Amino acid sequence: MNLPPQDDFFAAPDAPVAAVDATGLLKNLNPEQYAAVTAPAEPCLILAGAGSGKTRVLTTRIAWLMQTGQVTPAGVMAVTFTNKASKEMLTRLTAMLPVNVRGMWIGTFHGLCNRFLRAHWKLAGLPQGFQILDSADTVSAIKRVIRAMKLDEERFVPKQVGWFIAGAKEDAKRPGDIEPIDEQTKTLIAIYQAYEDQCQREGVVDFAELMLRSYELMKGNLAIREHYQRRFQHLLVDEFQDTNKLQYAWLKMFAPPGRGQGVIAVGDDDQSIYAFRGARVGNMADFEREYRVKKVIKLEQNYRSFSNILDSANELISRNSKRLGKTLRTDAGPGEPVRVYEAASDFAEAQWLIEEAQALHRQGVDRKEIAVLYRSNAQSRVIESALFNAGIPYRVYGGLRFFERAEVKHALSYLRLLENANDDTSFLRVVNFPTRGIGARAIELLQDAARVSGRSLYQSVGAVTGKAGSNLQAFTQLIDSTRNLTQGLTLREIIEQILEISGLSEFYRNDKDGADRLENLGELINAAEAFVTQEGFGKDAVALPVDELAPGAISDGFPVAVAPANFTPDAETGEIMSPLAAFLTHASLEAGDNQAQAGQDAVQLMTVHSSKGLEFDAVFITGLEEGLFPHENSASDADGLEEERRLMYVAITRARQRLYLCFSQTRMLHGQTRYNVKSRFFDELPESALKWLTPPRQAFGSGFAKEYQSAWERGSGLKSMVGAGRVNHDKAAWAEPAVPAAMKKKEDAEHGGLKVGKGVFHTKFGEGVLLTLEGSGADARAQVNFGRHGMKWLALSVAKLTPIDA
DNA sequence: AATGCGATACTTTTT
DNA sequence: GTATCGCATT
Repeated sequence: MNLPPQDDFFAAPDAPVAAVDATGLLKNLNPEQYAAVTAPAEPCLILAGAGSGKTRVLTTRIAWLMQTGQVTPAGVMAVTFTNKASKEMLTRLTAMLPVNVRGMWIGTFHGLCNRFLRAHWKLAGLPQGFQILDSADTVSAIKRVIRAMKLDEERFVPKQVGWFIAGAKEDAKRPGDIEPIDEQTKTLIAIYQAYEDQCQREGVVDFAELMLRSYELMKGNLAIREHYQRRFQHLLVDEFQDTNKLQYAWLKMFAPPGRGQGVIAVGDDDQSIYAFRGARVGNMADFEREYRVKKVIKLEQNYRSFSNILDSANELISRNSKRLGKTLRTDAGPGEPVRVYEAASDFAEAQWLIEEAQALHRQGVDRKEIAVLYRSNAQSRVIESALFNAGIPYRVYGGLRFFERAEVKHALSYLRLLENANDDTSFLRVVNFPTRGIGARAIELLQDAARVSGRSLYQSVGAVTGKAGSNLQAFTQLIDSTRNLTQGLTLREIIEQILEISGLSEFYRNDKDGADRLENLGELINAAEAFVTQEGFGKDAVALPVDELAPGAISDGFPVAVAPANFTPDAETGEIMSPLAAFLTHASLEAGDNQAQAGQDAVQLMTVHSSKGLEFDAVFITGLEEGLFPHENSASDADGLEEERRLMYVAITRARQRLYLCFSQTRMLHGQTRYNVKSRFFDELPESALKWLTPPRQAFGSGFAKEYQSAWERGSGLKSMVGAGRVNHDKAAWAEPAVPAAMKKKEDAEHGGLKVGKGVFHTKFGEGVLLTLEGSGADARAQVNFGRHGMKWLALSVAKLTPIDA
């Protein structure tokens, strides 16, 4: 079995292996980076610290390999987790080396799986035009299964069943491979089986299925396996600490240990923050062992932050026990201290940080270079409203992405039905949207008919009689006629047609709040247009002849052919997709931007998780309180706490010049005020790198304003960043602890100097916050939040509680 | 078929 | 506090 004649399609690398670095690729690399870039073609583990030039190393490595003739573009596979990362890699690579990007396997795990399955759809047991379910689609598909099985949705919550199924798939387990240990599991397995049947019937796959199908095909087919193992001489995996069990197993199919390929795993165990979704940091150690890695390269030189910031990160993460071991260093000097601020309330915290941010902005820091990080999304509300009231532009990461918007999903569902009418998920989404007289009853009848015959809803429409039946038939006719009508049209025209014919555009035109949605539909057309251009589905594009492949060669999606606008996919090889099918795939695999008002100079708000991989001049880490960060759900077990610490490590290392840590005495959470203790992480940071803007462990008093003012002036050391600034403080915002009226009464209660809402000290539990005082005399009891020691009820006649802060 | 009400939960998230 | 969801009413 031979490789396809690659050289016809790609310029052969011209430089001999021994060529000197003519284009200066290796210039300005530090010794470790240099070692990583020029490492021999064998397994290699790179421990890449935050800000150590990891992406540069990866891309330079690929460029170097090609420039020195060690590999052709077709021989490289580079895997990332996010589309953003793979795009970044491609952009940087093409900037270094003029290379035909099309033949390279650079992409996300799921993107590459998709590519693989498109080429081998038949062997993988999939229909040629299979479509991909996003997580919302997956949950609703599971919900349909549970309903069809007449199971209790309270007991089998679709979302949780989804986790079960995804978890099983990530363990490479099919329904038959799972031990039916109890009744519950037995039913879950039955749901899994029914869901799988349903997906197969509808010709759809979920994200986990993309991985598992590819893995199974590789595992079960020697010819395919050998072909790809021979083809890819060099594999590079980014963010290796985030890989799950299946992804690692998948990788081993493409490059098994001992096969002699160059496999480079790049990761940072200290930045592993996705254990909750199946990531196994342990894969790094397993890789080192299983691939007999001779030398682990550590990238510890940091090019991002000053040493006060780095020292804080290092000191904090040194408390973790399970580490591969790595310490970041910098030549940048100490820089400014890490500033710590204690606020009376979440409101005051927000108020303070926007004033600080404004001061930074006045001193010339771009707003987009200021990030506000928080542990959980709920925390963004207060900050957002403070920013809004102050009229400061801001941008919140997270939330709905473009392709997840309802109107966009509706449009995509119509488009999917054009491709594959048996896609029941899409069918159900739009069969009665806009409404066309097909109610719940009609759908129920249709679903029964489909179930009995084992066919799709679309195929079962004829089985429903009466008015409901004719309405259903009108719908399928609408789909059929549009499919005929749009033959040979460009993607843009197809979308324009379906938006009108379906009545979607009409619906939103008549809806008084439909303007935004209409605009998004227009945006969808733009996205399609951009996609067509980018992918080269242009008018002049030519489908490369597939039959030119060497006889008996495995068609592996290489060469990737470019299809003209109205190209019909080849039924035999399947490696050429219609622009519509390709666009639908693109839409499922890449949910699009989730940031509002991109491009504007706005303060950046995001969770710590979504800040990973980003960097900013100034970073605020907010809500550093026990129970919040570290989060109470994670702090109980050692592994959970270590992950929280890594999360904090990630947060700290986002900052280039200025880092602020802040916390609040009180916070509104789940509709009630909580009294919090400062995060234990403060005890794990080097005292010398910190500057407390508020005196530690001291109550807010009248002398405080002055104290803070001078702290600000003293702290403005870096002239390049911030000169001597004067902050205009709204006293009311912080001078008074913001205790809600309802709490006021309680606060008046007093027992030997103890006050509700104030700090107390216990010899065993340490510092805490007094929440409630009840009873009197010998019965007097107090509820105290001791943070890491939890919430305690104490009998005052026994417990020694002393007030702190007086 | 659309609106409304009460019950419920609520860490982190990419593909 | 608020967003989402299922169910019931109009």
